[in-house]
Amino acid sequence: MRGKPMTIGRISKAAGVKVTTIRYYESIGLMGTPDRSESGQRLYGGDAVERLSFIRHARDLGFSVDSIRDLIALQTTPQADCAAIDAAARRQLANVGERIARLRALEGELERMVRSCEGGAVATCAVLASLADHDQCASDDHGPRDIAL
Amino acid sequence: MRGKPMTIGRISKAAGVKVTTIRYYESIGLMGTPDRSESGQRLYGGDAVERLSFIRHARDLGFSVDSIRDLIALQTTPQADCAAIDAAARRQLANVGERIARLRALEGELERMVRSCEGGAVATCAVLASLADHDQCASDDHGPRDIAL
DNA sequence: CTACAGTCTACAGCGACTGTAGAGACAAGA
DNA sequence: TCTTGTCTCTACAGTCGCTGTAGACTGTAG
Ligand SMILES: [Zn+2]
Ligand SMILES: [Zn+2]
Ligand SMILES: [Zn+2]
Ligand SMILES: [Zn+2]
Repeated sequence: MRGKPMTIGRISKAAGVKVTTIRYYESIGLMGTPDRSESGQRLYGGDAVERLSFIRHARDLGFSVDSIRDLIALQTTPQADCAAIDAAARRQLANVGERIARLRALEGELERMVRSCEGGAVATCAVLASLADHDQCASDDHGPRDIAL
Repeated sequence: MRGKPMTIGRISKAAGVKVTTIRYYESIGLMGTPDRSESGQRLYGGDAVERLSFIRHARDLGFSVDSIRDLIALQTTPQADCAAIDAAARRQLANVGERIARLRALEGELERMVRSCEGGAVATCAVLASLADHDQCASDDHGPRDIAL
C-alpha cells in the first residue's frame, strides 16, 4: 500500500461513494478488509479508490453486485481470455434491452389511458376504467407478471 | 356482500394474485379486512376480485403501492372531479419516461463497450477499461447516482 | 377414516443500500 | 490544555414489494 493511507471519509469523497456504502461493500466482500489504524480506523491506499470507482461505474450501468464480484474475480488473472467479461457485458446489455421494451409497453398503455380521459367525474374517468380492466386496453401490451422494473 | 363468499384461494385464482400477496395487501391496507368464517378463514365477495385486479393492473403499470392507495381512496367519492386521478397517471407516465431515458443511456454505453472489445487477454479488455473509468466513455451518458432502475 | 389440499399466524429473507444510536477518536482553535 | 466539532466505529433496523417458511389447524374427496 504505497502513498499516504486514507481514511474512509477521504476515499468516500475521492470515489463519490458514501461511507456507509463502502462499509457495506466490505461486508459483502466487494471491497476486501482494509488495514486498520491503532485505534481501529480503516486505512486505504489509492487502489481502493480505483476499485470503488469501478464498482460504482458498474452499478451505474446496472450490473448486479454478484456480476461485479465475478468481474473483480476475473481481473485477478490478467493473462486469461476476456471472453467471460465481454459475455457479462452482453448479458447486461440484453437485460437493459428487455427492461426498455417492457417500459415502452407500459408507456404506451399509460399514454393511451391519459389521452382517453377527457375529465369529468371520478365515476366516468377513463383512466380509472382502464386500470380496472386490462382487457379494455389494447390487449397484449404489458406482460402479466414479474415486472421487475 | 352478495354472491357466495369465496375463500382466499378462490379469489387468488380468479384475480391471478397469490394468496400470500393478498394477505400482504390486507396487511398494508390496500385490501381492507374481510369477513371471517367461524373457523377464522377469510371470506370475500366478488368485489374483492375486482379490487385485486385493479391493484394488480396498476402494479403491472408500475404504480407504487402508495399511489394505488391514493387511487382507491379517490374512488370513494365518485362525484368528485377525476383530475387527481389523471394527474397520478401522468406522473406515472413521466416516471416511466425518465426510466426509459436512463436505460437508453446505459444501453448506449454498454453497446459501445461491447463493440470496442476485440477479445484477447483480460489485461487488455476494453470492456474492463471502460468499466474502470467512466471518463473514458462518451462523457455525459448516464447520471451520476440514483439509478433506481 | 384417511389422505391431502387449503388456510391460519408470525416471522425471516430478497437486493442494494440508507439511516440510526451510542460510543470512541482526532484535528484545530482559544 | 480544554473544548468544540467533525470523523469513525459497531450493530442493527428500515426501505419496497413482495416471497417463502414453519407449524398448526380446517375442509373436502375418496
Ligand atoms: Zn379521468
Ligand atoms: Zn393493461
Ligand atoms: Zn474484452
Ligand atoms: Zn460511464
